[in-house]
Amino acid sequence: MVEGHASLDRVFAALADPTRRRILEMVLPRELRVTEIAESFSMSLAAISKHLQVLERAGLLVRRRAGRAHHLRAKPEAVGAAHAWIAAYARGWTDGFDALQQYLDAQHGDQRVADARPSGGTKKGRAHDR
Amino acid sequence: MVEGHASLDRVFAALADPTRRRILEMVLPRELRVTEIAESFSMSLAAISKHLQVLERAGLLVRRRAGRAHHLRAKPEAVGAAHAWIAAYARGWTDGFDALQQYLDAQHGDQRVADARPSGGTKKGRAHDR
DNA sequence: AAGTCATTCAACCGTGTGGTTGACTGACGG
DNA sequence: CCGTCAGTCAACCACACGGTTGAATGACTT
Repeated sequence: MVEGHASLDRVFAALADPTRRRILEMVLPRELRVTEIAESFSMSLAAISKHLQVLERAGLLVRRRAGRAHHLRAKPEAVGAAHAWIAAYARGWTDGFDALQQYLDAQHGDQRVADARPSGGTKKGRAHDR
Repeated sequence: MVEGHASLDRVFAALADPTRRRILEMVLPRELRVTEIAESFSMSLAAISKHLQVLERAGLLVRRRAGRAHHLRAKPEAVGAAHAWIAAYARGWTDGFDALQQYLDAQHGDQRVADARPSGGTKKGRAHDR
């Protein structure tokens, strides 16, 4: 564990695509299969499949294979770190940027995100570079 | 006006790079010049310049030209939309995903993002796809 | 066993990204 | 004016991304 900000990178990158955000929104309330998801978009199944892989690698989705069907479920706790970063950053502006500093210090020393990510999940730590 | 979630795309994409996040963190407390920023990194000035452009296009930074020096200032309000999206998403999970739906409805009908971008710039609204 | 449904894989294409170097522009300092 | 300092621009490179199509895999149906 303590995986570094690579996870943060992957989550933000995953979130940077509107198709993927829509997928997440769809999948949040209830598990869906790949084709069910794909029906809402005007692109090939393969393209959706790739998006799902990106989301999965970012930890935002989990896949449950049931026979030939793949059921995708959101793992919203995975946004924890990203949410924490943004919150700390925004707070840094509201509160006079001490909050950010604290967040960063916490990140640096060991990890103790000032946010919520109840059910286990991606923690942080310190690696370097990309 | 009413430009769509492209801004959200750009903010998330900008945030997906550790170098850029570090730049934001540096620039939040106080205005810095390009070379001052670049000193903290082991890459060329030109590379930093590009990162700054990305951040600027995302609305996360503003540039104040003072003679030959460019002073960069953070515009943390620009994370508003991104923060709102994540918060709504996370709440959708905590609260039973009604919050997300409401957020999405609000976005859809017209726009009333809990964002702020006073000094004219990238607006929002509705376009489609990427 | 044959067929078909669900999904991924592989190859390919065009475009964007993150980085480099070297040339350019513009403002200061003599 | 001349040099130099601050920063961008342009060309280039390698690689990742978002999409396509067509073939491959695997699990149900008959």
